[in-house]
Amino acid sequence: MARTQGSHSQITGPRVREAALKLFAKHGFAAVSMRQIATEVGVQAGALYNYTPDKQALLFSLMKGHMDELLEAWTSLAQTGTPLERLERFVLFHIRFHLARPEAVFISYMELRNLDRPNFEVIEGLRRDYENALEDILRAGRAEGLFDVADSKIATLAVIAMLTGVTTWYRSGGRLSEDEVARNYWDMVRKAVSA
Amino acid sequence: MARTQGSHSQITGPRVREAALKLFAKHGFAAVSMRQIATEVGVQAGALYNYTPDKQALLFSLMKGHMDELLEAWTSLAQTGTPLERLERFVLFHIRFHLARPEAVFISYMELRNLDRPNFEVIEGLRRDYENALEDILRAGRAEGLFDVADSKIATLAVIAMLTGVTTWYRSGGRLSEDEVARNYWDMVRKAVSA
DNA sequence: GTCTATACAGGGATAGAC
DNA sequence: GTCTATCCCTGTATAGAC
Repeated sequence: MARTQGSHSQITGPRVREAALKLFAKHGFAAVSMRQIATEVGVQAGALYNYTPDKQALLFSLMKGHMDELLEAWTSLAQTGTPLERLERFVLFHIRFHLARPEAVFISYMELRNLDRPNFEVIEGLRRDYENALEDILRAGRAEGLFDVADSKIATLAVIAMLTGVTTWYRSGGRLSEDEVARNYWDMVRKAVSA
Repeated sequence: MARTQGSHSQITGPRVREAALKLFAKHGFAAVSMRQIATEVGVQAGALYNYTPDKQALLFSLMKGHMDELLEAWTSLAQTGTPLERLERFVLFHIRFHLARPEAVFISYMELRNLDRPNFEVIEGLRRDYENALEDILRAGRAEGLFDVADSKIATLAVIAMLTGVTTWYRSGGRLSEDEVARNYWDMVRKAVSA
């Protein structure tokens, strides 16, 4: 039997997610209509519902995918070495990972309030898992006398906020390369937590 | 002549702004309707247009008011002392000011993309003015050999991102007082930029 | 799997009575 | 200054033809 005419599920599905990612990042979840997403994909609005039960699920799927990818990328890295080495690895990883997908990062930080309660709690849990990865490093370094942080939880949040901020201004092709920027941040983080 | 019945412009005007501030911060500009704002104030939707030409102007007014207040509060502080003293003053000021008005802060960082072009440029200009205040301090300290920052612009953005992040997690009545938190951040900033 | 058509709710904003 | 009523548009989501 010939394929049904106009059947593109393997292509259209990912394209719906890409279009939603792009538009949500640019205009915000609440400001983007299903019609806009459909136009971007090149289908009619009704067709989107073959790929997502509703708009909320589409947002959640994007955020969940991003957090899963983040955690998996981090845990796949070797966790060996001194706390200082592990911290350096974290800083460079965080900047590289986040600069590589600015749209997903933006959505994951900005659209939390548009998740319904159960979805929010899932994402919050994953975010906390990631924060704990950094806090473990800081605590280990403090236990060894390498680091001097008055409060490891605050230091964790401060470092992550500082590093994530890079996504709001960095543009490739600018004054500094990604590596130079990452080195620069690493200098500041290292000094901030060192004994 | 008796006053027109139901005339409350001096009261309702501020209440419209307060309601909008609260609702925009909680749900996001795009997700909040004029009807919701009206309900919060206790008037009908049409009555709001006595106080703002449209929804966009209401958002801009809130953000502009916040940025003006921020810059005025900072410039009204004495700018004397060594760069180290001035930096400490900036850090403590920034945290105190931002923790005192979490809703305005949230809106001013999250709703930039919902400003139309001319309004966006005004707010961006004010934001840059504020960043420049910090960068001037860092440059002065570097010139005197007090600070060791590889790039004063990056250090500026890193410090502001780190400090502003406090508004995403701090809740009064928590484990640490506002002053303890501010001292904690100041320790990290001082070490991060010191020679 | 995608289309057209449409249901139904809610959006911003305005007009005119009071 | 606020109200009611309303215009007109756009939103999400679904139904049924192809």
